[in-house]
Amino acid sequence: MGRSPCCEKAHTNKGAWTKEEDQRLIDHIRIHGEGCWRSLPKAAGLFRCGKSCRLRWINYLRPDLKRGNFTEEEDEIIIKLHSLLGNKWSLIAGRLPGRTDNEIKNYWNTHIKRKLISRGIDPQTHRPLNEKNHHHHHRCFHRQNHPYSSFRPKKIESITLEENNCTSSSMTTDEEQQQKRESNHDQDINLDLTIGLAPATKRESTPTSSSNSAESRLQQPVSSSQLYGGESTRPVCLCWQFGGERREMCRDCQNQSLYHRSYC
DNA sequence: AACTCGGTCAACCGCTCCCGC
DNA sequence: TGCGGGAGCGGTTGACCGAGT
Repeated sequence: MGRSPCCEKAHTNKGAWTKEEDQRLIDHIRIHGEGCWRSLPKAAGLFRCGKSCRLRWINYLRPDLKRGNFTEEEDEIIIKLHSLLGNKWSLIAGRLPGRTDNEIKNYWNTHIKRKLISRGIDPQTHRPLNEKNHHHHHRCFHRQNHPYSSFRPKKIESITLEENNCTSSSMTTDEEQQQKRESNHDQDINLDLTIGLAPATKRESTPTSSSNSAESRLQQPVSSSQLYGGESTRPVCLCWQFGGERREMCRDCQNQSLYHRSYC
């Protein structure tokens, strides 16, 4: 048994892309749009795996990509979001228009980790490095217990995460709150992360270049299955509000009265 | 000039999720 | 309801490059 391979490995190129391959891919997507990655290589005359084409397009060729160094503000946003979401690079990327998950992941591993360590903060837990008494419950969305990774409830209804006022049942003491404030020190970004109910929508059923833009991804409802591993029963929308730029709910959530149940 | 080493980042791999049949 | 295939995601790899010796 076993899965069929995603492509005919014997006849596919690997490694760095050539300019000609890039151009073929760009031309093809310009005409036909994104999607059908499996069949795209053949249609575009590329000897590449579909996955490779997709990655090349998303991480390098997409016209809406922002190249260049990360700003200080972007750094802080990434740190904040990572403290909430853990290594959910695609979700973090969704909050940074023009940046890709791969780019952010690399940037995290090469720059931000060191930056946090130099601040005396553990990049995984976002707690002070010298802290001896490690609780298994720390930040609301620390990797070990945030709902996007190992903690996968069968079903969620509606979630509100307010970083500045975390209502974690395990984050109860003044001491812990104080530690949390210290670990945030100069980060005064207002980061309210809200997960609410949204009407069921098909996940990127008709992918287009616009539907994959970072901004549209933010507006796009994220199903709970995407977040929790496929066992939940209702789609969930992520409304992210922070930095004073996006205080409004998305259209889907505005249509829902079910909202704001404290979580974490 | 040659070599080593560490940092960076594009690309690959393997797994999971979701949808359609 | 179960299965297979397509797509997406996160972790890892390895080529490349510049700084240091």
